[in-house]
Amino acid sequence: MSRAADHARKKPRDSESEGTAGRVIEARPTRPLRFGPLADYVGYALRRAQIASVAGFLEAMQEVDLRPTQFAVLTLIRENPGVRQTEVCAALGLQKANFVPLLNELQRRGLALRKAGVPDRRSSALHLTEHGEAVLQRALELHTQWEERVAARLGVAGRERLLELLRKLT
Amino acid sequence: MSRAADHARKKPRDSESEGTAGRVIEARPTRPLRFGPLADYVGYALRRAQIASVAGFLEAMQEVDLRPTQFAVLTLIRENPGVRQTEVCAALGLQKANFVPLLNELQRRGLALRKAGVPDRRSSALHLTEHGEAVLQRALELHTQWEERVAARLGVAGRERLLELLRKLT
DNA sequence: CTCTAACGGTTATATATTATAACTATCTCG
DNA sequence: CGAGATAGTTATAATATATAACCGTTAGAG
Repeated sequence: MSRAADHARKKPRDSESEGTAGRVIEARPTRPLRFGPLADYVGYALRRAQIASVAGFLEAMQEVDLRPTQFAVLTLIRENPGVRQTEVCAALGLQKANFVPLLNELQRRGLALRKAGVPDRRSSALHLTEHGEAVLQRALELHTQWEERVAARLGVAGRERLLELLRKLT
Repeated sequence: MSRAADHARKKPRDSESEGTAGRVIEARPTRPLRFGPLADYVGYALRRAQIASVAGFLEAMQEVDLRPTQFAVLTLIRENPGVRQTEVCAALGLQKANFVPLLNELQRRGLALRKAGVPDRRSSALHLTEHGEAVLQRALELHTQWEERVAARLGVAGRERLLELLRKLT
């Protein structure tokens, strides 16, 4: 779907994607900038931490190729076999409309499936396939390893405290 | 631009946007679901906290109508008058291409402006307008009030500890 | 028992955010 | 001077999130 390749009008002269300014996730100013009060704002710190966290997650999960939301959905289905889509959406704060393509993808990959709702034929009961169970099992292992690296940085107590504080914000 | 109104084929029979499933930001399951290991994952807790944080930010900042990134950019410009766009981008982890419309908007609203770069005429030196200074001043007050509410929830020490832990993740 | 309102899931679409490539004008340095 | 790098811009893609309306089904009031 890469239309970018279509209009390659001249030669690739711009190698910035690897340069100083491109691909920057964490702050990497060319000269140190003053952050002023921003440096002490919880919201800002949260944002940066979350970006770093997602990046770490994706790296850790490369092998199983799961995005955070997919991972959460699979986990929730495993923990609650037969759940309805609406329930998963409500639990994770997803829009039911957006959940459809997400679940389609999981189904296409043979990880989860919709079973006919009984007795309510409107609803579908969600289950993991055997393959889904296996992949999620591996994903959980990888994720645990990652959490351990986090704990190594924060200390086990620090990690617990962080969880506690974050939950208070929600 | 609301094309949705164009294809109003029948009558609005669906009032779900206000119902149980719609507009859900935080988890609100119809029946309690088991979250399994998800409940103890830093990444997941971060995600939820960040969503709540942005929501709180937007609410607190209604009066000045600033999004988190706009607020950060204005703050950074105030603290470093004359900075170049690239520097702000690097500091905040923004893409220079995405920064253009963002800054255009701030300029359109008369909050910030690009001055000719001296001596490098490629670059633009960013400054706040007087109006920008005033608006940011008010924004900082509102933001401080919000941080105080956060501190009330977490305790002052808790808030400090949270900041410290979050920075370790970045 | 029937009719109506609500629900579960789907589709289509809108909007916001972030990412990538390539372009112009300008600057730097051998 | 000329080649390559840089600052900013444009155009576009990919992703994430939000809203409205639809269908088939269900439940509950009367």
